[in-house]
Amino acid sequence: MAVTFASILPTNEEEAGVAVTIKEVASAAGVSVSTVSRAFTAPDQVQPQTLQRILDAAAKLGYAPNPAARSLRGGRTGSLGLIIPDINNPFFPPIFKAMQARARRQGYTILAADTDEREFDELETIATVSKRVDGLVLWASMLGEDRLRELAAEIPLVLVNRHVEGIPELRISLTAGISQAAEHLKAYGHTRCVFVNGSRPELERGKSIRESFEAHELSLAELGPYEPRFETGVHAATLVASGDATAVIAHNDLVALGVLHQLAKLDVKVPGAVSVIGIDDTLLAATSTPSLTTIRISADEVATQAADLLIDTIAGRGGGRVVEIGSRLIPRASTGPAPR
Amino acid sequence: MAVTFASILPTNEEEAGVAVTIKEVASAAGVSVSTVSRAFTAPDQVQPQTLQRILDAAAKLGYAPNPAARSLRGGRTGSLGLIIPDINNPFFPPIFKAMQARARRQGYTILAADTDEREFDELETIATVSKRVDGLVLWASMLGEDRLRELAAEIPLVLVNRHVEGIPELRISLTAGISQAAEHLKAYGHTRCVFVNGSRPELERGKSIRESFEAHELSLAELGPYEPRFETGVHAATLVASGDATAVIAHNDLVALGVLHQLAKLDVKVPGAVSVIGIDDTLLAATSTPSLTTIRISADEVATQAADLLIDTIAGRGGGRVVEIGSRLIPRASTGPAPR
DNA sequence: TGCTCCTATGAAAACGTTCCCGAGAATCTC
DNA sequence: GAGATTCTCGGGAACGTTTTCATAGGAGCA
Repeated sequence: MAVTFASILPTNEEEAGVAVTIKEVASAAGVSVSTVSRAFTAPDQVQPQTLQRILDAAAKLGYAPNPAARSLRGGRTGSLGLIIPDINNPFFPPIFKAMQARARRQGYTILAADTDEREFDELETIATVSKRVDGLVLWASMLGEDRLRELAAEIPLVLVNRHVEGIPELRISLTAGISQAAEHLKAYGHTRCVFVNGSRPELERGKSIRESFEAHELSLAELGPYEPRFETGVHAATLVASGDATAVIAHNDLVALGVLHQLAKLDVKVPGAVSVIGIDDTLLAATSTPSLTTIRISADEVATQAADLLIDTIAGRGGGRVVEIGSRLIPRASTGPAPR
Repeated sequence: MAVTFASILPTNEEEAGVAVTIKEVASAAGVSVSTVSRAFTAPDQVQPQTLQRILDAAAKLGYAPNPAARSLRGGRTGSLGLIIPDINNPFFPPIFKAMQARARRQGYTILAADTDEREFDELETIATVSKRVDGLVLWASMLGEDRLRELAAEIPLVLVNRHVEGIPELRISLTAGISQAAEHLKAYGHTRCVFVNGSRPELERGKSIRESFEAHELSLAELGPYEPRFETGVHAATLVASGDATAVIAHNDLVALGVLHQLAKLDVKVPGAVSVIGIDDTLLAATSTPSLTTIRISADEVATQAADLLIDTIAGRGGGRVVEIGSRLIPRASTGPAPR
């Protein structure tokens, strides 16, 4: 894992641009190519002093294994695929980043692509990416169960927010966070709430909210389903302002931000007149005015678990495992006491 | 480019998971492997009817070339590397996305990674990525000139916001946008402005602003340099509120958002008492309250040019070319008439 | 008609690894 | 101390392509 400068900047190379191969290292160290190969893939199978000689020679020449040759012969690419709906959704960059960090520690590179939530693009992307990686994390896939099952037979797969029997799965549970949100609103004396539904495959979000608010004896009107966009929030806010609800919970932070924006424009005080809650705890939530109370899903945890689950699956461990990730409320300035 | 379902879901394959090779296609079509290879890489060199037979056979078997073998033999990987400072900066996701779209049309995949603006991480990342791609886009690289030059000798390189003689470069020019911003403020009657400097390698941003504001006879106080973060804006806003400036231009949208946030908290009206301008036109700018006047750099244009320039460089065209990208002001609700 | 020159195809080498197999040396076992 | 086992290493096949080279026809030209 140690990366020397030499690996990108050969020192003793007469001509730059000419990659140094295992063969040259072998002759420099006075051993066979097999032994050099072993020195990198199974160092404990080669005698310490031989190993050292090889490593020295490799460092001196600036040798780094050719990934193409390695994966051609070994079948392993050293990459993990991450297929997400939309990298522009601020929820995903931290996940990409955290997964990249996690994967790197295990010697993997991340190959990311997004699908714009179009099934055809997802198929095309999977076709391209799956040839170049050892396994795939599919986020909120649009594909049918059968297709996912067939894909899982071809390549190690981890599904996020999607359930198919027998395929390893990462489930993001909002129940804890939503329950805390309901308690939070209840404690502030709210009774009439609105849910701005963002649709998407993940209907679960809505279901969870309905159940939890009912359990806390909060009345819940529902708007939508709409696209989960800023403009959706703008539109919904207008409706909210003309109604009698005192609290809004939105499908995600972006929608909540639209609500905030429009309420400000309509001169409806937040949280004086209406309290607003988002979901995801993206950058947007912390930086809005007022800052947004939201439900946090830990990107680090999600990404780490997804990476680990996939790596386990690749290694043949953890077949069909389901890992659940929790959530919690992050109270900020967009929620407060209900007006009397 | 056409992607059949078969390419990810073999129809006639007796056992899933077993990749179909060129050899099987060859025998199915009754030709040699050479001809099959040609059918995919140089279709015009094979007789139409033979071509059709091969394509049919390939489609039927669900054949797709093995990228590892292809790049081992041919030296081409079919991937482009994109190395950026921080994917969490909302400026970058649209660029990643647009570049991905552009690259895909030319048969390339994007391999992205970020460096957290640490030179060591950048080196490590480059070492890993450069072996897997045909060329590299380096965004605001931290590396020294010599190192970049040596790297450019090894692999096709495109630099963004960084100049090294002889290396193809994409230069994002803010002069147009900044000049428009100065005009805009001038027209609103502002005279005393503050620049919140975000430092970074890109000192040019500050220089450009100083020159332009001076040319428009706007006095410009400078705060910082700080880290380009939300909290920086918060801090700066406090200073601004206690001074006599009526307009703020921030290093980027995130910093501007911090300014907006803190001014609201201090009950300083925006744009009533102070006008605020950001840079980058990220998602943040359009969705803030009030929406943020900012300087737009077209992600589409940047990404497209970067991809094209790199692809040209890989093909041996366009050595040392410098492409310049413009910018322009997007007036929104955070700027208005100066208070009297 | 005989020659040259394309055009379409096949055979085979090469790309840089990994990994199986076997050989020899060293260590162990009784 | 002899056979068995382990350890260390080298030889060479294999991974799936691309690409060079050779070859056989067929077209073009005189």
